[in-house]
Amino acid sequence: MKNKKPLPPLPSVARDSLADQVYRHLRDGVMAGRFAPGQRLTIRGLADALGSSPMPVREALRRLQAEGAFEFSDTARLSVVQLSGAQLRDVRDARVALEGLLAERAAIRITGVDDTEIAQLYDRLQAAADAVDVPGYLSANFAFHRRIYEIAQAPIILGAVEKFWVLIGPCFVLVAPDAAHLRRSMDAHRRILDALMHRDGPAARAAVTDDIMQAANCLSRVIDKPEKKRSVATPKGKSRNASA
Amino acid sequence: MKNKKPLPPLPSVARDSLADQVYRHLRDGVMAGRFAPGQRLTIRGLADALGSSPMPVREALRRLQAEGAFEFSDTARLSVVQLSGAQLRDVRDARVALEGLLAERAAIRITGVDDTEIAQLYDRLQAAADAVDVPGYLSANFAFHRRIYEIAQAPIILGAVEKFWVLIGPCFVLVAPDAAHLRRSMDAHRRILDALMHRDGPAARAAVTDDIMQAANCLSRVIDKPEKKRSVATPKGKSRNASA
DNA sequence: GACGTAAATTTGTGATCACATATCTGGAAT
DNA sequence: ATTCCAGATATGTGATCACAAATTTACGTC
Repeated sequence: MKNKKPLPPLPSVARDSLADQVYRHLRDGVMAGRFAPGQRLTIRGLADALGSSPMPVREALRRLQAEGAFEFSDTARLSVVQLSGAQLRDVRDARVALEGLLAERAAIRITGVDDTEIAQLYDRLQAAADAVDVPGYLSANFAFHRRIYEIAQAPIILGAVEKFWVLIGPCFVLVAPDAAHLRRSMDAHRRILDALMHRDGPAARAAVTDDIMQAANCLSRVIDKPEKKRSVATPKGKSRNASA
Repeated sequence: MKNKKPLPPLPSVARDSLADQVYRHLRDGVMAGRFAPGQRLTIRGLADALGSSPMPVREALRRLQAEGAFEFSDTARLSVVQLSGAQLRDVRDARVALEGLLAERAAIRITGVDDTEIAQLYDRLQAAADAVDVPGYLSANFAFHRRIYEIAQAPIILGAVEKFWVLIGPCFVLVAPDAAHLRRSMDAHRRILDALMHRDGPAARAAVTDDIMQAANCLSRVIDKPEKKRSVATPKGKSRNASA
C-alpha cells in the first residue's frame, strides 16, 4: 500500500520524518525481542510490510546499524546482530558501569512527584511478570529502567545505555519464559524501588548491578551453547519480517 | 567532479561502500576537531566537496546522527552538535566509567608484543604535543587510547567509547592550544604508559581517569561561558565545509 | 540420481527527480 | 533608515530508476 499522496496533512510542527517513524518502530521491535539473532531481513521486504518506499527503511537501518542492532554482512546482506558470549559479557560490564552510575544519580535527584510514576511502572512490570508474557515483560522492564534513568538527567549516558539494550533485545527470544528468572529479576526490581524510595544511591547501584548480572547469567546459559536446536533464523525463507 | 563510471575497479573484496568511506571521513574529521560546534552543513555541499552524489552523504550523516555527532534541528537543518556544560560532564563521567574499565582490563591482557606499539604511539603523541599541533594531537591522542583499549578485547565497549569521542571532538576547536594543558595531559599519558608496562590495572584506571578529568576541566573553562567571543558558526555563510 | 554450470531473480547501492518547507533576497511602504 | 512581505533560492525528504554482485533456481551432463 504505497502512499501516493506526498503526506498532505503534515502539520509541520511534528518534525517526524517517515524515516524516524520506521526507526522507532524497528528499534522498539528489536528491544522487545521481536527479531531473532541472525535473522535475515531485506530493505524491500520491510518497506512493503511498513507500506513505504525502501528509502526511509534504508535510512532507519543505517542508524540502527550505527547502533549495532543490525549489520550488513561482508556480502552486504542485512541481518540482525548475533551477540557472542564474550560480547554479552562486555555488554553486561558496560551496563553495570553506566547504569550503576545512572541509578546512583537518580537516587539523589529523585523527587516525590517521580515516586508514584516509578511505582506505577513497577506495578506494570509485576503484572507482566505474573502473566508470563516475555515481550511485554521486556517492554515494561526497559520502560521501568528508562524512567528511573531519566531522573538522573543525563540524556547522553541514557542514550548510550539504550544502545546496549538494543543489542541484548534479540538475545531474549532465545530464552524460554523462565518463571524462576522472572522471580529473581522482580526481586532485584523490588530492591531498586526500595533504594530509590529511601534515596539510597549505593543501594540503588547495587540493586541495578544485581539485576543486570541476573539477566546476563540467564542469557549466558543459552548463548554459546554450541548446539541446542537454535534454528531461529528466517522461519520460512521468504523475505518476511516480524513487524507488528 | 561527479564520477560517472559506476565504480569499475572495485575489487569487490573490500566491501567498502561509498557511504562507508564518507562516514569514516566525516567521523575522523569530527574527532580531530575539524568541525565547529553548531556549524551548519548541507548534504549537497558535502556531496559536492567529496565528489559524490548526495545519497552516500545522507546515509553517512544518518549514522553520525545516530551516534550524536550531527543533529537535524527542529526545522530539519543539519548542524554539528553543540554540547552544553552539563552534557560535557555527563560524557566525562561516562568516559571515566567505561574507559577506566577498558584500561584496567588492558593492563591485565597486555602482552609484550603490544608494549612496543603502545610506546610508539606514545612517542607520536609526545611529538604532536611538542609541536603545538592541536588536530594532530587529537588524532594521536585518540589513536593512543584506542590502541590500548583494543588490547582489552571488548570491541562493543570500545565502540561506545568512540561515540563519546565523536561528541567531544568539536569542543576542542574552542580551546586554544594550551601548552600547560598539553603538559599535564602528557603527564597523565606517561602514567598510563607506566601502569600498562607494570601490568597494574588499578593504576591504569587511575591514570586514565586523571587524563579524562584533565581534558574535561580544560573544556569546562571554555564551554558555558556565556559570551566570550565564540563566533565559530558558519565562517562565511556559503555552504562550505571543512573536509580535508 | 548427483553434481556443476548458467540463466534468472533478488538485493544493496547510488543517481536523479519531484516536492514541501525553510531560508534568503529584494523592494516597497511607513 | 527601518520594517515587513512577496518572490526566489536552497535544502531535506521520499520515490523511482539503473546497475553490479550475490543468491537462488533450472537444466544439462556424467
